[in-house]
Amino acid sequence: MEDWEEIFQTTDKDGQWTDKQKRIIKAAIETFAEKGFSASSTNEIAKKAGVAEGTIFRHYKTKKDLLIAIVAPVMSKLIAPFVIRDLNKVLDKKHDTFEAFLRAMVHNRKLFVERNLSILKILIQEIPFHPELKALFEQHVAKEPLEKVKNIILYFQEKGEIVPLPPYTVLRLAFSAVAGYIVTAHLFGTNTWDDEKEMERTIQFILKGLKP
Amino acid sequence: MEDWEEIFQTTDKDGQWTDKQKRIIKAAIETFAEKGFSASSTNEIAKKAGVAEGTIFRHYKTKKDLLIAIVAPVMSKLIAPFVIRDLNKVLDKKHDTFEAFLRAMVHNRKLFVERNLSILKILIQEIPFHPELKALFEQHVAKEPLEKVKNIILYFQEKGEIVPLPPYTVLRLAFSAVAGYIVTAHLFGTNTWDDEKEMERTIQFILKGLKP
Amino acid sequence: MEDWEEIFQTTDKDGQWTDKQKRIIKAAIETFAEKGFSASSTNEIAKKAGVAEGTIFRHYKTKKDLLIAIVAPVMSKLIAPFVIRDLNKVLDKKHDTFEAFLRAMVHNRKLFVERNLSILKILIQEIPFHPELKALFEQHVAKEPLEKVKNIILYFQEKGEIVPLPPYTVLRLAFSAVAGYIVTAHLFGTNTWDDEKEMERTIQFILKGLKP
Amino acid sequence: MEDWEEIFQTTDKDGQWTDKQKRIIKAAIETFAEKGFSASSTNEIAKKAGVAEGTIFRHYKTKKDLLIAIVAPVMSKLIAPFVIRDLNKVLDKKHDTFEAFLRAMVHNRKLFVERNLSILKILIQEIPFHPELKALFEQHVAKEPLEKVKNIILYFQEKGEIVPLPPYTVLRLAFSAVAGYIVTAHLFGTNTWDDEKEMERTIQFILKGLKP
DNA sequence: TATGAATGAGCATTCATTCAT
DNA sequence: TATGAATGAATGCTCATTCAT
Repeated sequence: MEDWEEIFQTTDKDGQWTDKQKRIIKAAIETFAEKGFSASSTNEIAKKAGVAEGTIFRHYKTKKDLLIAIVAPVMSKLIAPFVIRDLNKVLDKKHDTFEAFLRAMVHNRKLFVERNLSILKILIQEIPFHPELKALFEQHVAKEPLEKVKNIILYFQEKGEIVPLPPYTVLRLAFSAVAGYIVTAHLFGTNTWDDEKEMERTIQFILKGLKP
Repeated sequence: MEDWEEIFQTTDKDGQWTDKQKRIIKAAIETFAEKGFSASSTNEIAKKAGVAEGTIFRHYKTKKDLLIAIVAPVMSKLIAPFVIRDLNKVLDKKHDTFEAFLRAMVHNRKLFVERNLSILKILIQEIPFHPELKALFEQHVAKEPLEKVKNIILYFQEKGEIVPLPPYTVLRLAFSAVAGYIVTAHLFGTNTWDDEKEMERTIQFILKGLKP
Repeated sequence: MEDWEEIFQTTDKDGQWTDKQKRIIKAAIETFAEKGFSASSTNEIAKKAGVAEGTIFRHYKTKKDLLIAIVAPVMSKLIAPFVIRDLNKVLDKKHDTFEAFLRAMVHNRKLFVERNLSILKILIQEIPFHPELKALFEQHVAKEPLEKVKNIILYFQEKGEIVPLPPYTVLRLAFSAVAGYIVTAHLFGTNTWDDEKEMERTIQFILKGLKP
Repeated sequence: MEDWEEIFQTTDKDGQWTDKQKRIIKAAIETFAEKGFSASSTNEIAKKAGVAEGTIFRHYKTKKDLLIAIVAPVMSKLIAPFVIRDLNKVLDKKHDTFEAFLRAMVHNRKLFVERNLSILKILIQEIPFHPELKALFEQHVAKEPLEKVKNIILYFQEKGEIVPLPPYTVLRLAFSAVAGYIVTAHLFGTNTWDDEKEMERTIQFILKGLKP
């Protein structure tokens, strides 16, 4: 089950989500993920949600607003582990190693991907075509968090745990390997895929590759 | 300049491409890349190509046929370096090192990506939504070439040059790093990006990470 | 005035026919009758009906659905006089003669044709090209009613009023004469056509031709 | 085999029909008969005929011209038996009875229908929608021949063989019965239809019905 | 004479959006 | 607030016809 399914199960009487709104969001996520934003019709979404077509436009002025309403919350959560608290946690526990940090990250982000698969699919698909989404992404993901990760990497480089390359290069190399692992897990991860081992191999690869 | 631009510049009198066909393909590539397949209208493509809308449908029975006509040739070339000749070249030159092989690959594939950027964008965007494209991909890319790469990796593992992990795992790790490098180069590669150095760092990262 | 004009004049608030629906049906009947189904454009029908083109497709999923919606009700009424009640009426009144029965039929069916002229034109024109219409016709017209007519003819044959030919042959001969009368009346019935006399002559012709 | 098939088999070198023309006519007849004029595309006809689309328009300026070229010759032959020669033949042989005349007519016209089925289908379908066809029909069929038939009927009425109704009424009654016979033969004439007997019954019905 | 590429108006149908109820 | 009928512009696609070759 994905995050949004859980969120929408909790019927909050006084909350901001009415039952119909939930069903619209649910239907839109499913449809956008399956056919892409452009190829999804509001008519189809309305039918799947069991509401009138007009109801969608009462809550979201345009079809694109609906897309943004779906994608924006995930954007914020994309960088959740890099908010100040977590950063400090890492930096404070001076005994933490880069390996421990990497393991935590991989585990955490993999869980996040699994729990937000549909919306992430939509996000990745639609970002190139909607400047609004790109702006949101840069604002939420690319600014602050990147700076924080840079500091973490610098911290471990000072500790001599990883190779003294430019921090963004280190980030790119590590991120590529992790992303490749997660994507592969989702594309071919049905059979003959030993997830535990593959994750371990990926971590070892990064550690070796970044050893000073 | 991209490959297809070069291809379409050669005005071949008796060739299979008429002038109008070329202009249609060119306009379609540009439009699909810019807005995505679904959001591109045949009307717009026709106008951009300077032909009547009916002319598009004389050459390509449906809009999807046009997409496939654009994407299919790139699919074949995706795996070009893995055809038998190249494979043998590598395996025959027994003195070749894994490093040499890796360098050749990175250079070759980066060139390919640069020279087919628009169509690759379209391909990646549209594959999830068109079973025909997925089928073409599996047929051209996923079957034979994968087997060949596996053999190359086994060859270098036997030579003791790289770590004895499962060949597909090695492939994944190396491919992720290279893909990450190419994507980053294209997303942020305008300023403050020293391409030569970043490529070198990526190769060193893979070599270190895969050292036995 | 034709039946459908009367039907659509009654503005039923809670009925199933909205004002726009009526106007669409009316416009479609006129257009189909005048130019044939294939040569009628939905654009023209929409304009004649004073609605947007999209409105037609809200009520009738396809152009063919519109045709069927027009033609189907007439199909049911085609065989109205042969439903069980009427059949029994004839058979019960043992004193009824074949002549009385024939007169009733001719009068009744001529009225029906006159009151459904446009739609019958459409029906006859389009039946050869639409399997759906043919199926409807066989289902509503060709099955039960034919059997009932057969029984009526058998009844009069047993009474010795008409020649003992196979019932379907008797039906064919009588039907041809009546149909020929009605068609002629409508094709040339403007001037020099004494309808009363021609009907009488047709009836006498059938009676004489079928005398035992 | 139908008349036009025979006509087009004779490859006349110096005749007015080239091979391509024949194939166009053949393809058009088949297509028009199957789908109706409006629903037939010149593209489909060209393909079926194995010629280029342009070739059709070299021979027939418009699609409608092609229709007329097909239908017109049949129109002339529709009234063949009523040309002066035949008329005189009947009137001269004073010993001829109305029955002999009727039999000759039924046989002759049935053969004609059988040998021109496709084109007659097209003619009947399209006459209501093309004033040109209606004009041709009135010119060829409705004028002279009708007058001649009237004279023949008057002749037999004077001989006292048939009832002294208005000649056109007599024609209508006889024609309806014959037409009904021919149509029924073609619609249901596959099984349980004894053609010889039904023809005889029809003739007897007419003779009895028209007896003075 | 025959071709078939090219046309652009026209086609049935779908679309996101509006608005009276 | 929610509806769903209505809209008309836009869609992918087909059409009869033209014309350079």
